[in-house]
Amino acid sequence: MAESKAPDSTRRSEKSRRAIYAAALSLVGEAGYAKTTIEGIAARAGVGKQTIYRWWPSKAAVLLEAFLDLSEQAAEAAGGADGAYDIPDTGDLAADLKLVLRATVDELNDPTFEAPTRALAAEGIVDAAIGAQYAEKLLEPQAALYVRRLRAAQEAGTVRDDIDPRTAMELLTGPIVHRWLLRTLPLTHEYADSLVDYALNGLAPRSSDQ
Amino acid sequence: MAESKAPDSTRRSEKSRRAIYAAALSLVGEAGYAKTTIEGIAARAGVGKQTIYRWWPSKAAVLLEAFLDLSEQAAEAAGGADGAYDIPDTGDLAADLKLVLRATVDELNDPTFEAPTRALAAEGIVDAAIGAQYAEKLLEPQAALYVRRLRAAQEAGTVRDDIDPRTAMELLTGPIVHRWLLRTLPLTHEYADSLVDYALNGLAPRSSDQ
DNA sequence: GGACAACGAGACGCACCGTCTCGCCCACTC
DNA sequence: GAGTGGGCGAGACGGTGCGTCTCGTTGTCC
Repeated sequence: MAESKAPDSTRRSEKSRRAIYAAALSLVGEAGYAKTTIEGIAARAGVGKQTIYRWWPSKAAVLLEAFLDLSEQAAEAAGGADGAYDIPDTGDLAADLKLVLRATVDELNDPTFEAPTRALAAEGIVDAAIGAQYAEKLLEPQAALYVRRLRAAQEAGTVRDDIDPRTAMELLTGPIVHRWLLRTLPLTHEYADSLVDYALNGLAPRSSDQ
Repeated sequence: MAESKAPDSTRRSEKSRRAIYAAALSLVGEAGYAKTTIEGIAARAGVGKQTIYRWWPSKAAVLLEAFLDLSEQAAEAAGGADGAYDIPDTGDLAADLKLVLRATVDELNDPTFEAPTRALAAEGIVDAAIGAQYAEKLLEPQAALYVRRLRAAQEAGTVRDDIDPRTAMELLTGPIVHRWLLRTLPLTHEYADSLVDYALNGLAPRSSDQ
């Protein structure tokens, strides 16, 4: 019962890998995910189909890696060595959150990222394996930043101690993702600002208001 | 330039339509959306392929209609004549919202609905036409119920007047949909309850707390 | 300089696509 | 109650991409 698998990754061609990433991203951008085929990626990359099938289990996996690679490069270019940004802490929690949520809105509205992000989200919804990787590699790092900033706010007394930071984060980002995915209403900076205000102050009237 | 289209809908076979709905739903449930083919649906429904292509533009459109039909039947069975439920108004907004959010959580966790709902959500993310119909036919009616209940709360003084009910609704449902789609953490009644508490009272401390 | 595994290229059988052509059947017309 | 027309079930058809499989070729390590 010998496994016929296990290609030797030390012999892997870096050049082909990069060509496949570039071909996958450009094809998805031009023709859409559904019309992008593995044959097409191989042809544009100047690569044999087997080279793709040897290293990736599915079209979605190729695009996921290509997109992760793109994100890394973008983060490095914009944010320094390893792209490990951080949510600023100016002491004004509302302002800090609005800043980062506005940036998220801008990113979701950026046409360069739109096609592959939508395709990956859709694939992740149906295919749990892809979804888990997507969440772990892309979402989790960002979530950690929110949790860190919210913990600091708790220590500073601007957020109640009995709040779970993880749930609080989802209160802020959930509605944005929701609106983006379902395209119900436009995704604007004003919307992001409202969410921060609503989440921090609550929907119910404050005694100090009256 | 005569259109070759426009089949006569008065001659349409009701029996075939219902058989196609049933076949589509059962196949998606058994084999998953990706492995479900139009050929397969036609075969199981005992129907010619052309009958499907005559009335629907895509596999997703078939499933969407089949699912809408299923939802209508379920709503009629459970909720009386036309399924036009309403969010209760006991005067206790938090309790009312928790009730309906818990029901939403249960529905999302129901395996019968899971496969087709995920498939349609995924298709809607990529295909704007499907997404728009999905939002209009399934999401919008539910959203209207929230908006109504929140307006009543504003008149009763339990929600601030300057709150946009639509955004407030998304503050509650967005995180739930987000967690369900991305499978990051389990979707429980406790989570739903927390969301209501966080959203109503806000993350920031209330002066009455100290 | 020989061995070996990944490589580019593409042939292969298969499944499904979307279109088409058949009779068959049933409702409507005269 | 015969004739007509359009939807119907069935399935043939060419096209396309799938995933697997050989081919030589290339480049690296011993």
